[in-house]
Formats: sequence, C-alpha cells, structure tokens
Amino acid sequence: MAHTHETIGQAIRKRITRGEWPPGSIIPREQDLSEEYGCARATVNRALRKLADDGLVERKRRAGTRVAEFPAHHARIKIPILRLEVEAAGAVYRPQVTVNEILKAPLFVRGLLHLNKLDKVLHLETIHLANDKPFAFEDRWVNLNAAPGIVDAPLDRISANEWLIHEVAFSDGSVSFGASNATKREADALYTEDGAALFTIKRRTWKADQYITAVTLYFRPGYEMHAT
Amino acid sequence: MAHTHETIGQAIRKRITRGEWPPGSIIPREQDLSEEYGCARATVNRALRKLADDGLVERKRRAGTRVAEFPAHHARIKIPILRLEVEAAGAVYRPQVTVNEILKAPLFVRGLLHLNKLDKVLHLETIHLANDKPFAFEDRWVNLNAAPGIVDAPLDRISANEWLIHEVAFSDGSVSFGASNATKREADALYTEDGAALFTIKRRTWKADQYITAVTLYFRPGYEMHAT
DNA sequence: CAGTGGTCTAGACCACCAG
DNA sequence: TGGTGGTCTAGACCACTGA
Repeated sequence: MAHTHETIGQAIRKRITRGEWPPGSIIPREQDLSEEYGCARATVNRALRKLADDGLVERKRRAGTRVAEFPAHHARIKIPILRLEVEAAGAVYRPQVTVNEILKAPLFVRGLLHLNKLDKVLHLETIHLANDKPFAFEDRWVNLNAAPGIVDAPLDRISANEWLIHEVAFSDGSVSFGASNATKREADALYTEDGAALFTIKRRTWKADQYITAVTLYFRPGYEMHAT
Repeated sequence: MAHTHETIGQAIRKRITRGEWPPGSIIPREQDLSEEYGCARATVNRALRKLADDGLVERKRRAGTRVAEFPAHHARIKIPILRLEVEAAGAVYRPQVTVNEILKAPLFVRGLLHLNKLDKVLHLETIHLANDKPFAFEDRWVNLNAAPGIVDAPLDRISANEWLIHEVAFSDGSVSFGASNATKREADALYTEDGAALFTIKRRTWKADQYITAVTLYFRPGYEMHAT
C-alpha cells in the first residue's frame, strides 16, 4: 500500500511545514483526509494521533484538528544510564563509592523521601569513572525500609542505580534538570575547579506509595544532554 | 467495554511493576493477552505499543515482547516558551532587546548556520523579563537569507522566537541542555554574580535545507526544568 | 521458515463539547 | 444537539527475524 500511517503523517507534516495550514488554522476532518488519501479513517486517525503526540497539532472532539500555535516545543530525552553512555563511547566504566554510611534521615531527606525521624537511610556518594577519569558525581539517599538488601550489594561493581532497578523492580519517578556551581566536594570528585558550572539531574523514584531513592547527579563541566 | 487499551496498558504495567515479569523477561504474545483480557488483538497491540513508546518494554518481530532492562529512562520535556511560562506564573512578560545588529557572519556562526563569508546575519541579545525582573538571557543569530523580514519586526513586543514561528512558518530543530558559568555580560543581564552556574538551552532550527536561527538561552540561577 | 509483531480495512458505537 | 475525534472489532495480509 502506498499510503501507510507513516507516509500520510509525513505528507500532512509537510503540508503544515510548507505553510498550507499555518499555526492556529484548522485542517480537514479525518474522513475527508481518508478519502483524499484513499485509505481508511483509522489510518488517518493514527497518523494524526502521532502528530498530536508530537505537539504539532491539537485535536478536540467536535472542534476538529488545529495546527498548534507553538509547534515543536515538545522533546524526548533519554535519561542517561551512565554505564551505557560510557561504554557506548568505547570507554571502561567503573563506579567508585566514596561515601557509604547508614544514618537517621536528615531533615531535608525526610522531606524528599517522606520519612519519619527514626527511619534509617543509606547515604552514598559515588564517582562515576570513564577509563578511570571522573565523569559524574552522584549523591544518593536510599530509603532502607524500601530496599534493605542494598547494604549487602557489591556497589563497586554494579551502580546503585542498576542494583535498585533489578532488585526493587520497576518504579515510577520524577526528573528535573538544572545547573549548580561545584562545591569543593564536587570539584574534588570531578577533578575540576571550585565553582565550575555543573549540569545536574535530580531524580526521585517510588513504588506504590513508598519513596525508594532520591539522587542528584553532577556532570563534569562541558557535559551536554541532547534531545530529539 | 471494561477493557480499553488504557485499562489493559495499566494492567500490564502493574504486572511488570509488581515483579510478575521482571526486567529482561518475555511477556505473553498479543494473541494470548487478547484472549486473557477478552478483547481484540488490535487493542492489546495498541496498549503494548504505548508501553514500548514509554520505554517500558521492547518489541521485536518473531522474538516477542520483553520488559526493558532499564525501564523509564525516557522522558518528555516541554521546551519552555518563555512568555507562556512567565504568564503561567501570573507575571507580566516583556522581552528587552539589548543588542540588535546586522553584520557579516562571524566564523562560528557560519559553522552553526552553514553560511558563506559574505552572508549577513542578525545578532540579537535579549533579556526576558518577568515583572521587570530578569528571567533569562538570550543570544540569537538569525540567517537573514531565510528571514529577511525580521529586521522590521517589533521585537520589543513580540519575542524573536514567536515572530519566527509565525512568520517563517514551522521548522525542524535540534535542542541540547547544559550548564555554563555566567560571563560578565550574562551576569549583568541576569542581575547575578559573575561565574554563577546557569542552566542553558541551545537550539538550532531549520526549514528544508536552510538553517534559520541558532540561539542560546541562559536561565537565571536556580532555574530547573522538569520532565514527566 | 514459521511465528511474532506491524499494519490496514470497513464498520460500528461512543464521548465529548462547541454552536 | 449534531458533528467531531476516540475507540473497539474481526479479519486479513505483510515484514521481519530468530530458532
């Protein structure tokens, strides 16, 4: 068949790009498009659903499909799995744990992980190495109620991240990105200067209604994350 | 119908989360699942396609559907439209153009926009204000071959970004995120200190095979971008 | 090369909501 | 309240690829 949902989607995308349907304007109904392209309505539906998912058009029942006012302000990113990223670059990955301590949760961690005063947490600081060169610095707090087994994990061989994914099974999470000036500690870990601008990723993961871990990753200066 | 593609998708997601199908394991074929849930195979297909799109499972013909080794390392982000973001916070948005000059493209801009030595570009520096407080600093280069009309645009009322979207129609683009220490210029613009860590977004957009604009946004210290 | 996911179709009914 | 997108179905054929 010459007209798949992909070819139709590209064709519509092109008509939008070319300016035939400018931002904010309405485009033909599914049925009309399906007749124009000689295919089933379901095929056009799928093509348009994809374009809506990409943020290129907005769809409403009864009101039809409109070209978005601000197309292309959505993006997908891959949250880096450090080991894979390092290995993809042809280097050898090694996590080096510099702090590994169990303590009663400090106040700010209690807030992050929704814990009580007496709950214990595992605090980990890890330098992620690529060919023994520091690549990223990780500051992690783990809820020991949720993942007691981690105290026996071989964290010099497998990163806490990977251990948690496999042993505590899958979990939901939130992510945010930002920038911060390197403290002395982070600068030492990353072999850079005090105050250097570091790209940071903060993540929290939970399972059911229990928080599992909160982590901040500080990347060496110059690191960039690309979206598609 | 009790079983829509959404309810089925959630059910499968839950079975993965609960550990019934651990990372790397294979899950039943579409046909078996459709019989189990009492629906059409197309419905299961759509549910699984969604889960694959979310990165929770990986699908291959003949090999079946497997739970991903690293679930949830995909995320979607909204590339901020500064005006909308400011207005959503209940503040008044205003772009303040501090540099507006036409010149022959400097070397690094020629590289970014694929221009020749004699091509002219528009260089814009803009401070984005929220309630007259600096919010972000923008350094933009515009290919005047692609968007000659911008020299007459009222850039004090509408940002270059929005003008380009509406007047040069839609375009493709690439995005990357990083961090950098504020130079004196950026520090002045954002009313912060020299060397402060700034979250940055770099974007290039093109249409057909012509580059339109390259822009770097520097956000005030403390800014975070959230993903879902 | 056989079995899996990938896709299309034609028809039907439903949910929503703008006019 | 009627028209639009949202969805499901049953069946069919195709494309890929791993056992």
